[in-house]
Amino acid sequence: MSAGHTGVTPLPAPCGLPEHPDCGIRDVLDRIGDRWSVLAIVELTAGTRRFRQVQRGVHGISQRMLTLTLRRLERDGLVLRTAYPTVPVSVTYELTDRGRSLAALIGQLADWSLANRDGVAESRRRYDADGPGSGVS
Amino acid sequence: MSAGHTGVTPLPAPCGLPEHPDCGIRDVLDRIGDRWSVLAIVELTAGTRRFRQVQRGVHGISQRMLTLTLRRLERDGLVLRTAYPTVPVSVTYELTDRGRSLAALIGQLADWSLANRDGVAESRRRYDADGPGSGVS
DNA sequence: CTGAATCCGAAAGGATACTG
DNA sequence: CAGTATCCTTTCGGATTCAG
Repeated sequence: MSAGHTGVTPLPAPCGLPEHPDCGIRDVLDRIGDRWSVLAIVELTAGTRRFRQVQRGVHGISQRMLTLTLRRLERDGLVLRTAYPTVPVSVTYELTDRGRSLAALIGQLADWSLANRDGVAESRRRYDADGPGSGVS
Repeated sequence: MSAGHTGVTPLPAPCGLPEHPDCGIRDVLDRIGDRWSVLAIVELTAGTRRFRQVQRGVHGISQRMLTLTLRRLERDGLVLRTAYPTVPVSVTYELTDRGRSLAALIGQLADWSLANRDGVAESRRRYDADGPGSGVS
């Protein structure tokens, strides 16, 4: 290293354009970001499901949030919604090809989560115990 | 399919335990979920940076949010914080091994975002134009 | 420079009730 | 069943101010 006493690497921007918003990661993030989208996608990874099925599968989600979440996913072309004009209405949801490609990545996140959950929990315990004031100083 | 007229697959839970919260995906999500964590990680992927450097790199983030974000990442063992008792205090942040492993996945999300941003934009345009009422019915 | 603390508006999200 | 609409609480997050 040669950037001073702290050894800070002088790299510019991580994406190319310094003035650019942020590569466009925000687009995914806004979809991954909310509490429910990812869970809904995971649920639909299993296959086509009806509204109530998704709700039971995700759980914790309210009717309202499920509706909003599915609407957004549909709008982004990640989920396909199909309504059947049966007597009690029936609607099914399924991932589109685009949705499945994203679901694959989400699956990796889930795997990472499982693989690191213990380590993260341990880190948190230590942090909360020793406190933030245990660094170099 | 053999689950009725709608062709819904009868798979149970996507993760194993139906009563379980959700596999533990929530742990990652809570870290991926907020607007800033991911951006901060991306910024640190470039290397060790000081507080202000990260702030300039992420941009849009307020001092307050950067502090909170970095604190949480540190608590989870994703980021290592080092303080140097120089005259004007100097603090550096860098990804830990765990942080880098997550950063790799985030990089994939960024790639996906770039590859699909046009398609998503197009889907949104069509959805907003035709309206949600263009499904089977 | 790096942060902590306070204030406050905006937005997310839950609960509930009602509809086709 | 599959929503929609309303209310209301919680959280997020920006701006500002103060401190080591």
